[in-house]
Amino acid sequence: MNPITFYKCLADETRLRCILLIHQEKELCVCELMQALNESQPKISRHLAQLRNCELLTDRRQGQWVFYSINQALFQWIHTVLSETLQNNPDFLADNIIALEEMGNRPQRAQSCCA
Amino acid sequence: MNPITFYKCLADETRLRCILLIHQEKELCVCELMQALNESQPKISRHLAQLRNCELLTDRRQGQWVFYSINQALFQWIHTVLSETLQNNPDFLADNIIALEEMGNRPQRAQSCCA
DNA sequence: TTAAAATATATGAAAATAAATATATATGAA
DNA sequence: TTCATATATATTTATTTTCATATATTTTAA
Repeated sequence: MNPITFYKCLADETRLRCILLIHQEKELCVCELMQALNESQPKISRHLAQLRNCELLTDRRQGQWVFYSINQALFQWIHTVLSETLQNNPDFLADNIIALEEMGNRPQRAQSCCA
Repeated sequence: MNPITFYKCLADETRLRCILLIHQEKELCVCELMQALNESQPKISRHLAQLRNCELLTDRRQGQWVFYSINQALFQWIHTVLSETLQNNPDFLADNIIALEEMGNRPQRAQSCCA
């Protein structure tokens, strides 16, 4: 991924929060991100679609849910930048993580082997 | 600097090239950036003003020239991200560096002590 | 010396372009 | 049918660019 595309992905509050939350949590579905960010379904979904189109995120469907994660095929420096950002801005996601943890009925992850 | 402000700074081609060139060259003036990027004076100047307002760059005037450099007071992770980006995208600035090196009459830097 | 010209940079304001959002609706799985 | 997610389209909002002009410094020459 070229650096401009990458930084455009990070340059929006909704997207940056989604990306960093997913990076930290490994995998989140749309409804979890809606709850964590307190944003509408189409808004979250649109931004995720954009990140999927750029190949920053990959998705997998499990039943009714679609789980998003960071594309592991990306160059290492991309992961480094995300980790640096997360580690050095511990407050940035604080409220989102609280909201996520307060969420009831979070979908169960199944292993790919038994989905 | 908060991460959204930072990534908005990087999310434009003109700005990203300026920032990474300055990071690599330590200090560049407006006319050098115009030459390296082959862009108009107001365009370069406007983007630099924006980066100065965000405190990503600092400037010093030396005679008729204004030299820009990365604000050394920024958190370390910001510098890390810039270095990672530069090191892992060696082609990105290639043409800009050629254009810069082809530039005649580059302004002489004076030390602060003898300016 | 000072006044005009030249050079480098900055900025106001309009125009052009791009991006984000909201509403309604569609799809797909349980 | 219901729940989760996606998307089309219209609208709003934000960003970028351009042109003209302003400012600051240096140089030239009267």
